[in-house]
Amino acid sequence: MLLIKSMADKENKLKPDTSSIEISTFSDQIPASSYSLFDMPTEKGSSLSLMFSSYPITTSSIFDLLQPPPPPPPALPSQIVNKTPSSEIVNTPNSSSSTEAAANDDQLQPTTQRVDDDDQHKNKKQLKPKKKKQKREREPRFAFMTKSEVDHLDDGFRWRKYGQKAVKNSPFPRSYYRCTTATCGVKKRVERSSEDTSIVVTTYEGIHTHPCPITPRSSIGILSETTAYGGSIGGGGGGSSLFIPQFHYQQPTYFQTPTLPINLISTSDSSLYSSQERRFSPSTSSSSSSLARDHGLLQDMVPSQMRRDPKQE
DNA sequence: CGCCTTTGACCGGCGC
DNA sequence: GCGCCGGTCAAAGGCG
Repeated sequence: MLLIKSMADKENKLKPDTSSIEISTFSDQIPASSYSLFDMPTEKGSSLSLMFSSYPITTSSIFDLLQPPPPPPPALPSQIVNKTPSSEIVNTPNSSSSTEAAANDDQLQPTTQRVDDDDQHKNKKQLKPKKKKQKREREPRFAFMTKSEVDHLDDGFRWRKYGQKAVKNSPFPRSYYRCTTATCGVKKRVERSSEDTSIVVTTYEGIHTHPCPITPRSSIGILSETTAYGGSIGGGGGGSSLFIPQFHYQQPTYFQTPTLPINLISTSDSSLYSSQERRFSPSTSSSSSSLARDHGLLQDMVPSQMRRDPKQE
């Protein structure tokens, strides 16, 4: 909270109007910026019908995506969302690159995927064998648009940067991070919106399979509250940052952090997307009411997710 | 010494 | 088939 606050202050300096951090979700690969959330062009030309609504994602939809890995505490990727007037939640189909959206039939199984990943890594170390023929499965992804001067938002997890690439159509590079926990294959990409430099787009891929590590580097204050599983989303990292969108943090009742406006974004495959689309209604979005609502939805979501068998669906 | 960042190279997917 | 682009690897170096 403290951190957040400081961030908000920064924001205020930059933009007097916005007193809060804005976070919105959308599918990765979308140039985070100011597109109308409803019809955002993708880099590939097709258009993503983004969902914009005051509600966060519905239970079934988002959690289905998120299927927590087997046993461990589901680090729900994001849960989140406290919405404020400025926040928005968007849901979009999976990114273009993964047309097949791997996920559908078998939703991304993080565990499996991680294994694959490991194999790949091992192989690569040895000979750099080619990747598997089959397309790599994509883990569920969640993107957040956060208004912040800080690129890396500390979300309590430890991340190691493994790459940085210049992004087409953007003067800002995209950074790639991987959760440092051995068994956790969660990755995240962080990039700054070219259209609105105050916006940082953080895309999480995968679900943490471990509790949120409380490390010295991570922002302390917050962590204490967040505890258990990390809702991985949030940003930040690299270890150096300071702010924490706490949204994620898990707390038993997922949303105890009412202060931040957050938006949850989830990328999903088209099928899921469509279902979500039906459920959301773009119009209603009022901060307080929506907030309350969010809580309700989220709460509902949680249990649902926990109980749900990932594959059912 | 361990962990992290930086950075150039490599690889695969995709569009033309 | 070719080139572009996104994503990842891994060596090298920095820092506490």
